[in-house]
Amino acid sequence: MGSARVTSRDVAKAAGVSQPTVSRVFNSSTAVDPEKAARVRAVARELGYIPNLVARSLHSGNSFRIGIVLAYLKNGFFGEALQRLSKALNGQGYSVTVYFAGNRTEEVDAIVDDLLADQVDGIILASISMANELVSRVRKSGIPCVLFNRGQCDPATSMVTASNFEGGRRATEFLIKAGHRRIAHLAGWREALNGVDRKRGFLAAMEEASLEPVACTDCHFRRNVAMSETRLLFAGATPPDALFVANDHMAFGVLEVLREELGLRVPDDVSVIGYDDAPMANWKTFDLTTVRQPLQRMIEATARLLMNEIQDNERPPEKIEISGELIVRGSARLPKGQRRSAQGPSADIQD
Amino acid sequence: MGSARVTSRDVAKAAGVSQPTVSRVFNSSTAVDPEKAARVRAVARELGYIPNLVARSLHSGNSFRIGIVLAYLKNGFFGEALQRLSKALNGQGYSVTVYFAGNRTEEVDAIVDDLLADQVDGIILASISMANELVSRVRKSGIPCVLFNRGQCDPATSMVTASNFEGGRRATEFLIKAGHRRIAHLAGWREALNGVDRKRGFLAAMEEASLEPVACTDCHFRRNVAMSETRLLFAGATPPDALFVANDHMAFGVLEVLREELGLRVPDDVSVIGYDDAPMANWKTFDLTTVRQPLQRMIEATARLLMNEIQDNERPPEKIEISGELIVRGSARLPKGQRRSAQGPSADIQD
DNA sequence: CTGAAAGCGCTTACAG
DNA sequence: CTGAAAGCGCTTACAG
Repeated sequence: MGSARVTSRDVAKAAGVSQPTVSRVFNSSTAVDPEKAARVRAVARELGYIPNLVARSLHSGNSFRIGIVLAYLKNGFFGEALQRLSKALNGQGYSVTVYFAGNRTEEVDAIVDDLLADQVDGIILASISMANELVSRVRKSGIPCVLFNRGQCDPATSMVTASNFEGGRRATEFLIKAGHRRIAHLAGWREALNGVDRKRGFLAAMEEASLEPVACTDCHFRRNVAMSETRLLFAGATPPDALFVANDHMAFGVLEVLREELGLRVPDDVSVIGYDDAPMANWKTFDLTTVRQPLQRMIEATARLLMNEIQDNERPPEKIEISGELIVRGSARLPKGQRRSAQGPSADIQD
Repeated sequence: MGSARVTSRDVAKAAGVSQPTVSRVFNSSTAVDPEKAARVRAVARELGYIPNLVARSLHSGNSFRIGIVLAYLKNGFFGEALQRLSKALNGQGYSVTVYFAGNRTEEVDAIVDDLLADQVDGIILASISMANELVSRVRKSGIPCVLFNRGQCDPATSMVTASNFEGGRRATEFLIKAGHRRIAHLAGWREALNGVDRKRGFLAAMEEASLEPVACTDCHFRRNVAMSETRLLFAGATPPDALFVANDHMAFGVLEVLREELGLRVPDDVSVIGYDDAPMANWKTFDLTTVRQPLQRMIEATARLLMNEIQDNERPPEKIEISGELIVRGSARLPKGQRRSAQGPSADIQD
């Protein structure tokens, strides 16, 4: 119950050795007489001794804690990312503390203070709104940091993203090859490199094919905005016959408007392509053609980069782009000869 | 860059006071000469001093850290819960460390060790599979603990749940009042009190109305299982005309099978009611009648209970049930005279 | 109101 | 291989 935690001193006394010897047994820093070591371990187990990481931190200056800063977890993609990041980092001996950043300046300040006070050894910034200010404040702190799934112009910070430009281009080329000529893009947000790059890929593919976009509008990655925009597009004189949507979350809303409100058939009347391959994308209800974000590889790269920076604080920042395939499902018309991707669950994200 | 962190000693030197005085300024434990305090604050700001929480922890025995143990975050409900719990606890001066528990025994052991090593001041167990063993190990540790959204027979642990029995009963009564007689329940899991209580509510309502359930099968809260079960039910000789499904996540899959595979109309041919009021429940695509889990109130109760236990370790455990209303949408037939709930987003969970 | 002192539980040179 | 000693950065009685 409320009994005080067992310390290395307690174990030492019970095992008849000195306290530093107990410490050594749990550190493998220096060799310890095997027999004594065994005795210490036995006593420790019996007493329920677990080394106090707080004390260890104070001495070493390493807290073995990583801070992950998130904007929100409504989007299942980030939840899944958090879980996997957490597992990857736990595997390296780190625990993960979460911080939720709104987009107000005071909040950003408070979070940086918290990260510093908590003595985290490293920081992962995952898709936050006010990344720019937060990133620069974090950089000033000197704590190793990696941007996950969130580009940034600042060349002094490491980051891991999908190949958003390539993905945007490939999705658009697919629509063009299928014979679409009246293509619109419902884009992300000009402050988020993710969305910007997808849009650039879209525009590049259109230009190569000498096509003029029917529209190309920022929807802030918000479902409701994308839905309104869809209504507007189809109320106009020259509605599109294909939509490339900057993420799946918005694409689900777009499909809803097309089918339920406008009575259009997908893909007969309109083709739709999303981005992410979110868990729901392969639900029959949506059956969404989309560009997969290779989450697991992004996670691994992020953890690796961060560990590298923690080990060598002078390490130059690195940018890693991970390309993801186009997953062909039923929401977009197929180019001649093209077949749908192999069936099965969205392998990377869902089980 | 790699420069050592500023300590209270540095501030003391620069401000011409003793180190304990600096400490006092940041603790308000003892009064400090206002003029000196101001000088200390100024110097601290200038040097970028932030008190080292690790050192404070070591002394006080409080880490000001809460551990939240989760099973997975694919389900947006838990992501949202995590974010809100985190905010609530941050507001009380605690940071939140996350631990993901699989259901293997070694994992459970490892997590308890991590929680102890990290010196968390309190633990929230949120919907884990192996709750039983984890709970008992956590209890033995003596660290204050609250079960969130996860019942447990163990009467020695505090917990916060929705009124699952009431909710299950109310949903079922609604179906009966609408004239349904051939009602089936796709249940959760007999190891999870949440699901068990919803099922008990279902059975109670059926018995009161002297109705025999068409079926009442555990689906483990898994979408795929619920979908298979639905196919089986409707392949049988006497298919149901109404389904009460133990959570929304499964209900979405059930709707998909009914409409896309079986070509049935909802609610004309079959009524469906879910549980949770997940963010997607109010999407036109689903338009799901469901029992709302009052997330925000559950969060607040959880944080409050945990804070109470931390302040008074001898406090007897408390069980809090929070009732949630039935949100009437389009997926279930209406009883005569009944109207749909006011429109608008699922206010509690989504923005 | 304030400084010198002790201590939180570890780790790590330092002698032996 | 191992014990006595110092120290990580704080907080908190203890004198003054």
